[in-house]
Amino acid sequence: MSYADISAVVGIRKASIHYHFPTKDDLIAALLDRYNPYFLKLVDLIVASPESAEVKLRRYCGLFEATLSSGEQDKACLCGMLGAELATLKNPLVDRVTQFYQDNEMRLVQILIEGRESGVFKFPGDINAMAKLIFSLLEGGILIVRADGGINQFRAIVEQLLKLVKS
Amino acid sequence: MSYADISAVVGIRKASIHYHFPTKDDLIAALLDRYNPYFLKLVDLIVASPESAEVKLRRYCGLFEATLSSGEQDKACLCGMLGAELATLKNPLVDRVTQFYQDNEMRLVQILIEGRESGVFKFPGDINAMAKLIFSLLEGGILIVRADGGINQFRAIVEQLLKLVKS
DNA sequence: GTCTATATAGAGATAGAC
DNA sequence: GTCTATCTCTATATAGAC
Repeated sequence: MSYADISAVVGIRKASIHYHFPTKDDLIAALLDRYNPYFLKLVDLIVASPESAEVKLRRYCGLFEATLSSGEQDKACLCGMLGAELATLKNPLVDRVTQFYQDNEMRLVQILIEGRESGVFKFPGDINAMAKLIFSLLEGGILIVRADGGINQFRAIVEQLLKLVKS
Repeated sequence: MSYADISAVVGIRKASIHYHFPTKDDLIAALLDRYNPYFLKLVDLIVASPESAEVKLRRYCGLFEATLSSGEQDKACLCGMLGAELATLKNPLVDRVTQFYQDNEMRLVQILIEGRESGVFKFPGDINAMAKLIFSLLEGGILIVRADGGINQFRAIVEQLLKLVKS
């Protein structure tokens, strides 16, 4: 994602972009500050909905599937891709990525607790570990299936996850 | 990983590297052609070992954990990181990454079949989906935990996976 | 095989006019 | 706010001497 790429899309010259976002890190930070709360708000709507925990988990996974299938070619989660280059990111960005992971896992924990209490989820083990497992799975899956299988494989993984959670 | 980085490590000048690997893609391809068979050979040793399927799966996950904790700072799977930039890779490299994913999933399928037949694995659902789920989980986890939790969290995820597989 | 020197292209960023 | 022009830096890659 270079200034040239952005310029071509937004219709102003490269240099003009620096008026709005002085540095590249400013730009990416602004991107995360808009996207992450937007995504988390969608998650909150799911968590707060009157659906069963199973439906909530399915819809949560659906958010990743929607990301994957939006646009002409397969896309992935921005924070997932940034995660791959964490080692080269500077701190204000690392913090945002880390926070996004934690915010997602927190909400997954809520869904899992609810599912266990209502009896629809019967998985063994620790809820926090399970939340991290699910989030890793979704972030990894969204990257992996772009190479092999695409959205159908992603759906298959999600279905398999639900079987595991329910048994 | 620039030619300058490599030059600093191997002790010859940037230009000299081009004698061995004309282009960057040649270099990365050579890297994958050496690393991927090496990794898969380790996996084959595990698959062929006389251990139980549970131990095999645990040791397979251990290969990823070893990658994570080798070196001074957290590392990830080369193909996992290349997966994040699949869209910008050229075909000879995309093919190698895809093949690596498939080769891993094939071997996971073997372990899962064995575990089910011997009765140590009791997970529901499709074996192929389960293999893809596990591989996505490991590739995702190795990236995610670098931001939050590190190797301890990775271990927690693996333990949780084993509980799911056995129940 | 490795070197110095250089070519070429692209990146992020700045200056100053309008 | 956006423009043109330019700067600096880094990256991959090439030429030719040794």
